[in-house]
Amino acid sequence: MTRRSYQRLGEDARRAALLEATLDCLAEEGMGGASVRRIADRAGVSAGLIRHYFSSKDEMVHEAYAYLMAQLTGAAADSAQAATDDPDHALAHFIAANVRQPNLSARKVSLWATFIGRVRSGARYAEIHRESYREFLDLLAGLIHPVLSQHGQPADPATCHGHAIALNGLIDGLWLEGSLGHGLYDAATLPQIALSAAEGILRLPEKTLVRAVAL
Amino acid sequence: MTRRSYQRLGEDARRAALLEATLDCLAEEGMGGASVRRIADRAGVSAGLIRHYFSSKDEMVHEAYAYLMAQLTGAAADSAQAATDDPDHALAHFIAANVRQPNLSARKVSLWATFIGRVRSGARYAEIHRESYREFLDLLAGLIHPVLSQHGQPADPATCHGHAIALNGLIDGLWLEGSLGHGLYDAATLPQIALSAAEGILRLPEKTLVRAVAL
DNA sequence: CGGCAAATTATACAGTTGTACAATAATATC
DNA sequence: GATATTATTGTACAACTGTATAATTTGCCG
Repeated sequence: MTRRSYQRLGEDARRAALLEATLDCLAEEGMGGASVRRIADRAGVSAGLIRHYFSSKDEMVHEAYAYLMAQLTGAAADSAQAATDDPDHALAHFIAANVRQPNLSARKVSLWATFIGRVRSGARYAEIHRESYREFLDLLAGLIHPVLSQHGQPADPATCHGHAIALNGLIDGLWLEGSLGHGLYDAATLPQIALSAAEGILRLPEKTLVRAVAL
Repeated sequence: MTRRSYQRLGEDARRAALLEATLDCLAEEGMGGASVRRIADRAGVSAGLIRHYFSSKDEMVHEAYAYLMAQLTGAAADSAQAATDDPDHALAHFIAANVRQPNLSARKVSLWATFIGRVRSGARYAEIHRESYREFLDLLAGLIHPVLSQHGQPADPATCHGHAIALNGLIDGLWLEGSLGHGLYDAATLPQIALSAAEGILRLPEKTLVRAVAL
């Protein structure tokens, strides 16, 4: 019997394709439905190949989690770094990027939630979560500090840390709401809501952050 | 061969026990590991019984989702209703209840996330989500309105709605952070962070909400 | 063009999955 | 205390699970 023809891919390309396929399946079918065979189908590849690139299905899913989180924080960090001229600009763009495309995405929030659901009892999931969370929080605190200083507010580490937690909470929550797309409000106003709320949390003068993002 | 002895339970009690067992398994093993047999084991019952109470495993899981969300919003609503004397008190207690035990719980946030991950592609999950979200938002907006009026702030429906979204985002995010227990800050300060941030979002005088919750 | 390393396929396997159904034990009713 | 009702058990089954491994095809180097 003859086998189906195939194309050899470089290791990096094939691994990335498998991770993408894993995320696709997880987003659509959840942990319960994302089997090796379905993932392989999605990647246009036979099921056996997975074990050639990953030592187990679990390992592949774990790597897909890290892969997703790197995408998410990376996109927001890039937005902030593109506006180094003014601390207000940088912080505002960072916040806005989290509640805008491409981060604002039903697919991404589904994936994120699916993984978060495993953090409590899956040690590897917990590690990945902890690291990506830490990175995000540090990034945020680093952006907050110069903003507070610039506006003559107390900017000691403890204050910055507390504000970072509050802002992170706000960002996560609004990102969730917007991504799930309840259709209860216009998605275009989400960055404004986020920035306005952030001004309140940080006790900044009205419109400080809202004005900082040119649309 | 002799069978193992058992005790008959009233329909309501057994259904509740099965739903609790379902949530237990989902919290520990996620959608991928919560099989009918494991759920039945957890409930101290044989696997076949499940189909006597639910037309399918999926239906049971869906009901478990609705069951969980009713618990969550119910607890917060009770806290608000216990303080009808003053609008500030009611709102503050509602907010605080969401970032305190029993709502602040690793188990509950794991379950919530696991379900949220299925909202996008599971129609029934989406329905349950939409309803519980709507209920929560309405509750929140109803609490915000008298607070704004009392402090002489604009309290038109659109403003209340926008603030409710922002507050809900803040609450969800902080609830998530606190429940996941990163250990990066003291859980006891979480209500203070939440209330302080809420004051900022609503532009209320400093300490208005913080003082409203007696500890 | 021939041969070689390895990327890829296909099959096999034991364990698990959700569901169906007949057998049985527990309770309520009389 | 006998009887009827039904909640509960145990088993059977086909489909699916992750993994192991042998068989093949591919692209590269000479």
